Amino acid sequence: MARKPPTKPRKNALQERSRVTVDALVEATARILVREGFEKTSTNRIAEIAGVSVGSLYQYFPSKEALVAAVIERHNEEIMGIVRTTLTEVTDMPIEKAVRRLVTVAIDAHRINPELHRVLAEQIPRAGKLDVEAFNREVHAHVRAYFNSHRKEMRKIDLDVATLICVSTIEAVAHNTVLNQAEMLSDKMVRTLVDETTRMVVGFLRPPA
Amino acid sequence: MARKPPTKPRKNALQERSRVTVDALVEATARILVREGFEKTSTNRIAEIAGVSVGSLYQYFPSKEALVAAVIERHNEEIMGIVRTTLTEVTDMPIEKAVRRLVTVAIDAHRINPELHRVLAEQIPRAGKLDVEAFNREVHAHVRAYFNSHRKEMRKIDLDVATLICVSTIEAVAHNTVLNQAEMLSDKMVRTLVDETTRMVVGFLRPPA
DNA sequence: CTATAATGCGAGCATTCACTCGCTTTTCAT
DNA sequence: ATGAAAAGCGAGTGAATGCTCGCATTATAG
Repeated sequence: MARKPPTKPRKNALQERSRVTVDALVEATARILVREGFEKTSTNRIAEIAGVSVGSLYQYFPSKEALVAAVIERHNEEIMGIVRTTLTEVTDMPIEKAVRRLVTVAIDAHRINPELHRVLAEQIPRAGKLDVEAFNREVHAHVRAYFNSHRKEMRKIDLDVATLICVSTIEAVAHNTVLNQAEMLSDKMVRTLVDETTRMVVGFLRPPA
Repeated sequence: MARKPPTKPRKNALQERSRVTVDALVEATARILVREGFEKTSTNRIAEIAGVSVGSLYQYFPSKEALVAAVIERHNEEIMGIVRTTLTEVTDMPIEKAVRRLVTVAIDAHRINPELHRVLAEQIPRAGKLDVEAFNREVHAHVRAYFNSHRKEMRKIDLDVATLICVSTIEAVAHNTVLNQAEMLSDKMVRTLVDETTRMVVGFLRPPA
């Protein structure tokens, strides 16, 4: 049953209860990151909260960073799932509807777990940099493709510049709305923000009247 | 000569060479943050690079955070200086010119010390949070005031929403341009970005043609 | 039932790091 | 010149933390 030397199972080998252990560890890491901050997130504490020993932790994760990376990946997948779905739904919609939908989704995505998102946003530059860059590239590629296939509705403009500006804008508005304005977010306020952001982006892309 | 009990001079008392020491410490902190990252920034290392002993460090800075905060403050002051000046210059300009100027300045400000800016952007949420919030509030207040006094050039729109969206947008474009697109920044590219961003923001604020 | 592998354990090691304390050197008013 | 205060020094301390290693427990196969 062992196709490898007995020592060094380290990190793979998920058959049954180990799955549970791994999940508990990732979940515990996320919880501690949110509730106690990055500084307090020690491997011993993670193991404690996960109800697992440090030794077991190190059987599946070669380092503390690996754990944080796993949390990042999980969170990113969650968001990317939504974004991907939306971008597909939107393919055949006219610009106005598509942009409105994307702005809404961006805000929703940021609202999934704002605290975790904030902590990760702080820590990502250190760990998981690659994941996030891949994430960004995927979003840019999708949006660029959408713009390309809807060129006729748009004025003449460099697609890369348009993509950079639009993605930056939507991301920033969502980010600032959810993270800075805390919960001063009445539904009405959110609707206004969506309306206005959509108006700005669409007005930017459309040919001048 | 001592207006305080002999012990606990800690942090004030700058008469002559101590100024040099303090400056050297702040400068060293900034350099290490940029060149070796936050993790490697230990008080011992800071003292070493500053050419000063750890003991002296703790005479002027009660903690490591105090040093990082000093760096943040210095950097923020540098940027706020530029932004404040620009916002005054711009007071009587029409929207189009004012926005173009602000976009340009935002990018310039991000280019002052991009590496330091990046590291601080990562670490700021932990330390110096207050400084940065004050910074943001000041910018928002200035922009809002400008919008208010130029209402006639604008369509009817909630000033707070307009301010949030515009500031977020300009900041994000500047940030992504300088930090993500690295030095793929030809002057021409920058000019295009400034043009297009200006166009978007102005189109957003102006009454529909 | 027994042997073997997979999983789990947690005390402890090694290291790093913020910070202290007792002392020396420099400055300067008198 | 002198003495006291200001400035500077840096080995040392104590706590935190990432990670290892030898052993214990559980699951599975024959």
